[in-house]
Amino acid sequence: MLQLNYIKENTQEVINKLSIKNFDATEMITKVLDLDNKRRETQKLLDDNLFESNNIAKEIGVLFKTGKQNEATTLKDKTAKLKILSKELNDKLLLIEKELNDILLQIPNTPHHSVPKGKHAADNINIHQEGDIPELPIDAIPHWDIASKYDIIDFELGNKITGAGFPVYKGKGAKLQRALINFFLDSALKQGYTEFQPPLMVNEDSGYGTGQLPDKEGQMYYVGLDNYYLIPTAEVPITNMFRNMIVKAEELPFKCVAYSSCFRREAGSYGKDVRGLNRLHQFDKVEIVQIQHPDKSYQTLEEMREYVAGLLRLLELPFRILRLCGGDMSFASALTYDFEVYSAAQKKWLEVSSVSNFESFQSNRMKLRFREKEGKPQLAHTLNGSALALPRIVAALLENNQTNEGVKIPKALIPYTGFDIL
RNA sequence: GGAGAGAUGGCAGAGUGGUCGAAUGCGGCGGUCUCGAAAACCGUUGUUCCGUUUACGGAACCGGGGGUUCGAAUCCCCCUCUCUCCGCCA
Repeated sequence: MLQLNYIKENTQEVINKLSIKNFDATEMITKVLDLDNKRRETQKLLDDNLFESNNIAKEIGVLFKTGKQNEATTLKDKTAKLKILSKELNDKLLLIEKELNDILLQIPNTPHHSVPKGKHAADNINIHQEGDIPELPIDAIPHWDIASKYDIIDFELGNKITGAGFPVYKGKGAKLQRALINFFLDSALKQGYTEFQPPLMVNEDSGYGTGQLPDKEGQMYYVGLDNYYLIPTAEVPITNMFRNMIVKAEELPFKCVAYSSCFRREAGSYGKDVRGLNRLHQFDKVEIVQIQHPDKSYQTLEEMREYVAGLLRLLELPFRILRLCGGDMSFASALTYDFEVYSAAQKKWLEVSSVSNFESFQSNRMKLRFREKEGKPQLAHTLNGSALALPRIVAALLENNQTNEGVKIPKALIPYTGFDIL
């Protein structure tokens, strides 16, 4: 969430910036400022009240020790009133703080100045494109047909044992998955990332920490019996490892990579968007996360972007990079690059990665701070990116590389698959 | 799942109703000594909020929440988590 002081000192700027995200914050921010005034007022009254009570309590202590019981009793009566007042003020303060916090949690992150205006995906700006769009023969088939032709992914079987959106990978299909995971992890390790295997379920605090809660509650699978959420991305457990920490400035950046399965309810999705591997309830992803100094986070974002581009080059997939417009950006992000690969049989661009800088939005929720040699702790910046999400990569590989002899595996992947065609 | 023990500052670890935000040790930072370093010695060392604003004053925080009391780290209740033993089990 946004820092209260930032909102106070840059009220109009915040409102203007949020309008880029098509979010009219005027009312909320007026309310925030009003509540903050009430909060400070109430806090002052309460503190003064407690000060008086504390002093009297100390006096009583002394009186008891010196045996002046009567005087002590007189003072006791005096505190009764103060006590009631303190209780009232405290209740009021808690109420104000809760209301204030509830509103702050609902205000999205302000976008970076380079974020273009726009309402939806069509308004995103294509800032880079590379790789040749494959010319497929007329009888080229989409990946779901390739999958059954070679018997490498079984959607029906997934329907049977779980439901739609839970495919079963078989034989070389399963091996290809494993190859991609290892390829992605090894590549990240070479770039200095540390590998983690996080839990696939997180508690409520973690959900709030990275901003999935309360904003996207309905998008996560919820395990009610234990009050856990299945992770929609490894970003959640990985970033939350740093929740409530004050680290040394010289320890930054933390570079983490994790492979995990991801679970998304995808409520509201339908039609051809969910065909085949295009949109699943469970999928695999390798995620990179960095915790960085505010002064360096945008440089880091560019590095992460270049890193992801490098992966796609090695996979020999045509891709483009989009600068997301305000309307298409996530709640928590300040700047996001989406990567899309071209899936030639569907003739569609498929999103395979999203690389974002959250600035201090997540760290403010998580109380993730760092300390310079001198001075107070300050909020760190958090960044993350998919590197990469598997299903759509698989879809594009299958479609783009289909030949009469089978599907060709890109060179970089062969050491991992152990076969060059499937 | 059953039984028991516990949760204190960066870490270790005291504290069982009254100047306790908290002894002590380690670590960290500053200094003395030294050509320099080590050792030794001295000092210092948490976070958040409020008010005045380099100074300073006040409040809160000893897993979380509630209660008792003039006063709670300390007593009571609830929750969460951790550990040990038994059971079950990849």
